[in-house]
Amino acid sequence: MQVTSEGTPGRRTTLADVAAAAGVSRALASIVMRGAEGAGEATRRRVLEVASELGYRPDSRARLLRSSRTRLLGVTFTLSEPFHGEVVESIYAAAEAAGFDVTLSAVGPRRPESRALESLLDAGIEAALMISPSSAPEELAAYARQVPVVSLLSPTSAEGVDVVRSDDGAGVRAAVEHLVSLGHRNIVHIDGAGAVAAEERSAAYRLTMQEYGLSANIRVLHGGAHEEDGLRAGGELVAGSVPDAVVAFNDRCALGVLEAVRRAGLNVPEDLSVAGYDDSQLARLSHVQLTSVSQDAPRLAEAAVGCAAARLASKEPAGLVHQPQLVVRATTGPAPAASSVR
Amino acid sequence: MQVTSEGTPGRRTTLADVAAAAGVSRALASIVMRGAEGAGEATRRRVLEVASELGYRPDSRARLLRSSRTRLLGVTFTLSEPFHGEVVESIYAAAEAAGFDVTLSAVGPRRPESRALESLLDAGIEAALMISPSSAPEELAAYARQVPVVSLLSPTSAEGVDVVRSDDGAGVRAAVEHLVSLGHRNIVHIDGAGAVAAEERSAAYRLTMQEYGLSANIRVLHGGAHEEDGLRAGGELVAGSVPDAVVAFNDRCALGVLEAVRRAGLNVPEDLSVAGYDDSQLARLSHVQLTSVSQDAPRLAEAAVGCAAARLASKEPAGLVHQPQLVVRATTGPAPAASSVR
DNA sequence: AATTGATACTAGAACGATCTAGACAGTGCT
DNA sequence: AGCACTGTCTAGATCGTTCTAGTATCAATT
Repeated sequence: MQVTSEGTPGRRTTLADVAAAAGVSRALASIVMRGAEGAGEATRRRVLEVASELGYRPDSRARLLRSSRTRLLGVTFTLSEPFHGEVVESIYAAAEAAGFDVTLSAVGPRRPESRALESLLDAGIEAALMISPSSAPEELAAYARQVPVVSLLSPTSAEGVDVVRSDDGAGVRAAVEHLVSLGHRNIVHIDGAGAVAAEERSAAYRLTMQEYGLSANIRVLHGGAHEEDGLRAGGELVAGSVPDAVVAFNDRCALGVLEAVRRAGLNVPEDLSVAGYDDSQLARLSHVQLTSVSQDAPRLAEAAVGCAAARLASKEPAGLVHQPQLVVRATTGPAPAASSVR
Repeated sequence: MQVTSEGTPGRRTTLADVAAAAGVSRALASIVMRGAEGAGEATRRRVLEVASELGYRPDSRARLLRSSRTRLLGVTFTLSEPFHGEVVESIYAAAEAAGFDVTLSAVGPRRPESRALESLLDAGIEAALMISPSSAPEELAAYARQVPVVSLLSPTSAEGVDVVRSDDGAGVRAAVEHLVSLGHRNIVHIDGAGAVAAEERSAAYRLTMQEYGLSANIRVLHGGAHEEDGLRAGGELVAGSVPDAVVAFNDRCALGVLEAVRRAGLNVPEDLSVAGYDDSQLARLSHVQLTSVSQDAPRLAEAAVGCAAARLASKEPAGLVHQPQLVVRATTGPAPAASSVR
């Protein structure tokens, strides 16, 4: 199997090697490699051939060091959030299309967001995309003074920070309307308990209920962003008077609710409908089939990258709020007859 | 809106600035900043003070470019695998303790492992930690010729690649023994269906069953690494003669099995015990409480980092196979009386 | 007093790329 | 012939560090 020569073991082939082998100057080789104009067709081909022959790979460190435009985007995300993963994946695609490189930095219980961002700054990023940032607005604003910062998914009051997200109000509204159209009246909301965007979702729930003349049925339970929270809230729910339907803060919370409901011996959606938020992979699992509000990760990622690009070009970014879409699956169904009659 | 002073807007403070302000040479400032010896106590303090005053942050690109020892570890992982996330988190901690920086590169449906690794190489990593690598052995071997490569979690036949993992055989054995000790006899294994490490786990299942004189009860179902696979296999299971217990390939698969079992109206662990593998966060969720084999992510991460460090120091790495531990939770219990009698 | 040997410090060359300014040849125009 | 212009190409500076080789300074040893 023998892996060709590959030159001296330790040394990596540099642009100078390529230039020498092709009989041109380093500068010209550089022009060819980065596809700039100012090189003859014949030499261009020759240099490229020599480069691939020598297995040349540009050293991004050196490149970044010299050129002020690093074309490098930094992304912070939370490891334990499945939906963040989906967004990251989409960011890779969107960034590549826009000619950016991407470097990741994870946030976790042992690794605060501040450290994650600092390591990105050290790496020389041109702009930062922060997925559901948890830092205080002043901190975010401080970062934004160094590089353009885009907050993905969650709104923030931080000055100088762009926000790309979906219209959470519209998403919750769609979920409630869907349930109402199925004949549900007693629709409970399990909130995000202080999580980012939780307030907006609760407010939209209340407002939509009002609009449909269901003010009397408004009921908000203290929930949270994780399965545990949903389980707890769901437990409270089934212990009291069981409603027709539940709109949970997010998918993970909804899963907890589902579990609590099943434990109580109720069937979904026959006895109770449940809707989540995020349309994460969790929701799509064949044994879950959770009705959920889709945030359209690819579109959001594209918008975020576009926003960063616009800032770097000193333009005003546009199209930062997207309309989410309700994806109806198996956890919502017609209201039980008894209930719609009341 | 006014963007505070912070010196010249675009320019970032450099080591030369610090040196000038402190009245020393760049070289000396460099010595102080990286804590090398060869600087007087008084000057050291002065330089450090000036540095923090100017808000100096070393430019890692320039640093990496110059010094051959970049102290940078690259990690490839799969976004959609929760357990990978846990390992990544632990790697951050272990790397920091060992004086390494970490840069991540994600693998996903749209982003092959080869690209993930190449981007790491471009970033100038000194060694690569690949979590459950999916590349062909020849490819891995080719990477290993450029930098030390450690395969985490899954074994590989690739030449020159170190493997850090837990003893999967011992893990499965522990699970089976646990079930046997609870009185179970009809223990079914749902395998990984070609996933890495699947063979080893199946083999250990067969062997352990034999050792306990249960050869006649050996039964292996075609499974997989995801919830869907477990659901399908679980469906087959409950359609035929229901066993006492199930050892699933991993936690996600086990979750699918649980779902299938519940749909069939059976109770866990009263009617059927289920054990998973990975002890992922999924297993620990309060509504799941899955008995599972723990791979001890922190220890594995530490070993992997240690292994890479050893290779970089041209030493032989040690302690690469760890003993997993069974974590007993709520999904396994005593065998139903009827069954133990047969 | 001369040699050694630390210790504290510095000038200048790397690292591998990009960028600036300009050289050189060939063409077209007056 | 002289000039401006265009398209290729090159020498050398430059990015912000680290590293090498060496220079002072001063105390301790011979």
